[in-house]
Amino acid sequence: MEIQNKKILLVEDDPNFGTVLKDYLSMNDYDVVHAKNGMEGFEKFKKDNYDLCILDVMMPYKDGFTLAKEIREKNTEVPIIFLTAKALKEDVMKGYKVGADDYLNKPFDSEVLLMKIKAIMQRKTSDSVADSKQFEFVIGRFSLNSKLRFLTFDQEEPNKLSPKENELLRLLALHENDLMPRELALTKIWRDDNYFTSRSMDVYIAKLRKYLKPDEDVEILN
Amino acid sequence: MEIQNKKILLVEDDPNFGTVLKDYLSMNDYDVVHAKNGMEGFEKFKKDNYDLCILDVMMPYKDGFTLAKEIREKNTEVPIIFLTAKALKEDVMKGYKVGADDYLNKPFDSEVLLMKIKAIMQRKTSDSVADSKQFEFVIGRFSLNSKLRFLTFDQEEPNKLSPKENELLRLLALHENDLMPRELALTKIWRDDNYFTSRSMDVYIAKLRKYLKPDEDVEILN
DNA sequence: CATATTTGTTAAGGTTTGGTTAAAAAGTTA
DNA sequence: TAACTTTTTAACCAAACCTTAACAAATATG
Repeated sequence: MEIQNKKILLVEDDPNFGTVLKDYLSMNDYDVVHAKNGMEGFEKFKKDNYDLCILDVMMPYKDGFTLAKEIREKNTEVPIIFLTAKALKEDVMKGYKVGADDYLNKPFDSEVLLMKIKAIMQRKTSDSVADSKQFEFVIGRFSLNSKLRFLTFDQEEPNKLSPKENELLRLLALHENDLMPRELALTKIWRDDNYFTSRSMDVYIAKLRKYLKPDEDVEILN
Repeated sequence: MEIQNKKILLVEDDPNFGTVLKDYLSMNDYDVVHAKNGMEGFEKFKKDNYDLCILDVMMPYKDGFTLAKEIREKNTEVPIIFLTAKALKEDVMKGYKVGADDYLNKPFDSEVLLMKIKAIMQRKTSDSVADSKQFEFVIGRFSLNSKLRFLTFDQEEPNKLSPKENELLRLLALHENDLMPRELALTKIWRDDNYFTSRSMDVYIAKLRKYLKPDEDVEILN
């Protein structure tokens, strides 16, 4: 069973450190968006819904506190973690006043950060009713709810898809009227690309075609 | 309007430090109960409801982590802050695994502690305000009072649920007509996701289904 | 055109997962 | 401590799922 990855907004002006941190978090199954400064950070924040913000405090133009304040005006719920080199008491206080959830001094241990993130995420039920946009698709006269794994034709009884069927159809729907390279689909869903997984995918394509047969305007082409 | 002071359980074996800290917190309008060791701490915890626990890590007989684990078994919600002289990475990790909300190294600034407490309390109250409305559920012809752990069918005698049964049914009711991913339920209620907790949950699902059988319009689907 | 390669389809396994029941273990209460 | 409740562990079974194999059809290649 698959769960949507948590989205993290990382705002860090140091390109090296930022990239490394982003990669590290990505490796641990978070979707990370990296902004290089406060302005960019706020723009990105407005454009999407995040489960967590990690903000560097000392940045040019717009520091982390100011950014946090702006974020809080938009959203009083999203957890915020500050990163900072200086450990001045006033700063820590300022951070908590702005509504920080945690405060880390650089250099810090990456595993510790990971634990903190986990702790915070768990706290927040974070069932922020993630955008149904990501889960609902319309495919011709069908509609797919890839969360419930329901495929509905017109107003009929929904078909319950198996996890693999669902994932594959979702991936295809995401690229509707577009080409989805075989290898890409394989590595995305099967996490491997060899003769057998490839055949297995063909089997699923066949299954999906069977499901979709009622509407002859919908086709999965090679 | 009168507001009840927040109750803090402070477990600290150093009598001097403990007393000073207790007085400081009391001065700031918290009701503080001071336990001198882990055993006493757990006894006091069971006898009352606290809004926050502050635990020293290094204590004779029973250290802060062990105590935290026991507390978590009783109560998965109450925030925990660890105090410790050593800042070993493994310890910090251990703390967060047990479900810590924060971690402070001695010596620390008392104002900073105060800010952290405020931040944590704020988080919790905003969460639990939403929660408090959600003790009563209607599930088909049943009604669940998850505070009293009563499950009532029509006007019959209520069934008293066990704590786990109650938590699980409440979580499911909260997501009525929606999907509750297995892993999420497990980490929420069992705080762990492995083979055995998973099987244990299945057992509870079975129990709940048995309770809910009288109304055939109510179902727990996989 | 003949043959190799890829793709489509179906059915037969083997594995994994989930439902259920019962018993053991742990925790509670009197 | 004994009686009782709650939770975990174990075992068994059934259903769902995924892979594999086998063969047919289509497409590519020499």
